[in-house]
Amino acid sequence: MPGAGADRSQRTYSEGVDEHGELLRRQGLRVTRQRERVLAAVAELGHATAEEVLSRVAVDGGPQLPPSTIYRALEAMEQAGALRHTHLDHRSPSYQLADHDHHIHLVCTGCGTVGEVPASIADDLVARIREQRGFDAAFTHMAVQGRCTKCQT
Amino acid sequence: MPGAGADRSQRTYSEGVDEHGELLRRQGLRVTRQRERVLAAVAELGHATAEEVLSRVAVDGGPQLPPSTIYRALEAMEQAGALRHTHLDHRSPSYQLADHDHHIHLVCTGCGTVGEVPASIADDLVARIREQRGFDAAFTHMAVQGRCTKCQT
DNA sequence: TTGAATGCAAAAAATTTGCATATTG
DNA sequence: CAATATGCAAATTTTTTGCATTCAA
Repeated sequence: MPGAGADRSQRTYSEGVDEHGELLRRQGLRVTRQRERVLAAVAELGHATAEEVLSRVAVDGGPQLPPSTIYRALEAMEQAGALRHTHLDHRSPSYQLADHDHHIHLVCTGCGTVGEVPASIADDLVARIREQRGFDAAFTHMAVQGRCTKCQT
Repeated sequence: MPGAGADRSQRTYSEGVDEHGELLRRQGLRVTRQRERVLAAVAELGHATAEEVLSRVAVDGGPQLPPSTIYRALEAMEQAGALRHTHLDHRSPSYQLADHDHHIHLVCTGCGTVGEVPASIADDLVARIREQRGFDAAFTHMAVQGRCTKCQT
C-alpha cells in the first residue's frame, strides 16, 4: 500500500495549487493557507481520505489542522471543482485532483495498492447497461476490488 | 418473505436444519436465535447494512438486539459463507444472502434505488483488464453509481 | 459440560456542528 | 469592511471491545 499514488512526478504542486486557486476564486471561495496545504497533501498522496490528509498535513511543517478544517476544505474544494472523490473502500471517500484524467481505480484486496485504467475501457459496458436498464453508470466513482498480479496466488 | 422470520415458535434450533444453519454448523459455528433473526432480516431486505438490520430486527417481534450482536453475527455468517457483502456507498458494507446470484449493483445517486445486472455483463471488461494489467477484477464487490432512468433529467 | 455467543456498557473511530475569532477579497 | 473560513470543543454517529453470563451442541 505504500507508494500507491506516489507518482505524481508529472506535475509540480505549485502548478496544481495555482490552477486550483483559480477555480476556488471563480466560485467565490477563498484561497487560504489551510486549503493550499490540504490541496498539496492530496496532490502528494495521489488520492487521500480526510484522515490521510489529516496526518499528512501533520508533517508538512505548519501547525496541525483540526479535523473540521480538513473536512470542510475537502468539501468546499470538491464543490468548486478542484477535487473529485472516489470510494476506494467502505471507510471514507478518497479525494484526488480533478484535473487528473478520469479513470477506474483497481484496488488490490491483497496488498492494498491502487492501480488505474482509463475510464474509457468501460465504454462498452456503460453502453450495454444503458441499453438494458436505461441506467447511466459512472464507473469512476467507486473503485473495483480485485487481486493484482503479485497477489494472485 | 412473509414467514421468513415469523414462524420461529414452531421449531427448535436443534430441529431446524435449513441450508444456512447447515453452512454455519459446517464451520463449527452455532445456530442461534439471534443469527436466525439477522439472517431473516437480510433476506427480507434483500441487502442490508448492520444499521438496517439493527432497526429491522427491532420490529420483528423479539427483543431488540444490541449492535455488537448484529455486527458479530454478520461477520460470522459471512465467513461461514451464508452471507456476502457489497459496498453500495461509502458508509457501510451491505450484506445479502450468498445464494443470491452474483450481480453488479447499480446505485442511483438521485433516488438511491439499487438495481442489478448479472455480473457476466462485465466479463469482457474483466478480461480486458486482466490482459492490460494482470489485475483480476471483481465487479460485484463495489456498486456502480449512476442515474436511473427516472433521475436522468 | 464447555466453548461459542450474547448482552451490556464503555471505548474507539470517524464526522459533524456551534460559535467566537481571525482572514481574505 | 463584510463575508468567509478557521480553530476549538463538544456532540453525533458508527463500529469495536471487554467481560460476566447464557446457551447450543
